[in-house]
Amino acid sequence: MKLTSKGRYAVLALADLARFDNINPVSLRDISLRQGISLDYLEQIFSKLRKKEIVQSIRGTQGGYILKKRAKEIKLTNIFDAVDEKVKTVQCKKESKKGCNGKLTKCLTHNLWDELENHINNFFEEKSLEDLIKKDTNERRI
Amino acid sequence: MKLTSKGRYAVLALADLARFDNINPVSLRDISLRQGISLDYLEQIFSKLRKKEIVQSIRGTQGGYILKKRAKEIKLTNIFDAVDEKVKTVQCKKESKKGCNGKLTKCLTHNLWDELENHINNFFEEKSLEDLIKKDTNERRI
DNA sequence: ATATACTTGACTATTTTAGTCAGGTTTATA
DNA sequence: TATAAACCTGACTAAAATAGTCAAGTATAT
Repeated sequence: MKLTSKGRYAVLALADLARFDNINPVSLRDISLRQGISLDYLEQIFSKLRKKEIVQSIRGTQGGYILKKRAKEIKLTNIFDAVDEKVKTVQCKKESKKGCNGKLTKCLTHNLWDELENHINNFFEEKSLEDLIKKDTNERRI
Repeated sequence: MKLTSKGRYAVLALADLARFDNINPVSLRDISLRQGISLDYLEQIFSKLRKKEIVQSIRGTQGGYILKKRAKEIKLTNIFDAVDEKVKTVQCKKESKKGCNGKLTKCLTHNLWDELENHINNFFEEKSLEDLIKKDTNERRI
């Protein structure tokens, strides 16, 4: 069970973006340099974030990206959703025949996976981008 | 972010095992048939479970497996640990150079992933095999 | 004009997953 | 003691997912 780096990068890049957001648009080039993420990969990720209206692009020289909503309103769940990072524990939903239909034991673990999925999703729904930045500020080193 | 089927199968198979455990050893063949998991794959999984002393094998005709501890004492975390299903969110721990060392923004998400990891692990540490079976009994259909 | 920066889609090497396969060993029971 | 049921182990592999790269643009501030 692991997070893919696409999801991790998305959160990381947005956190970076959120810190500079008030001043100017942030270029992907800068994020790429600061966070060590390939520019091409960032473009893929931001394309998705833009489609889901999490960020807004500003073209041309001195262009870049800004947040489209306030950091407080961007939950981690929105970010993961945008880049197709899904929390997926059960498989039996799609396979209708081999699934847990009628089988007691399978249904029993099915409940467990659902519960786990909710548990994780709750975590993501509670946390906003702002929470991340706040936390960081508290811990900032000089 | 997803669970691998090795982890899912391990839990499923143990739940199956736990229900028949009091009477006789349960053969992998039976579990394989009941749960639709390949026998060869089950053997791989049970080999690991045995090494971690979660189950005990009984050889020979009419042999099979029994739980080595009480269902109450087997937590999901033990099971996942046995089959190498790890909850892994952060990557920066092993890469010492590209990691979050000195970088504020990385450290900030690092905290997040740690928090998430704990959140999930807590869930696994709370649930025991017994919880699963109990739940099932409550929902048993006639 | 032109450099900077976004935009898109196709492509690919690597890794992980989810098993299979082959060839054992052990032991209850007839 | 023969034998079949059941465990045991390690090597192998096809398929899928991941983590990007590459190429060829378009838009716009200066």
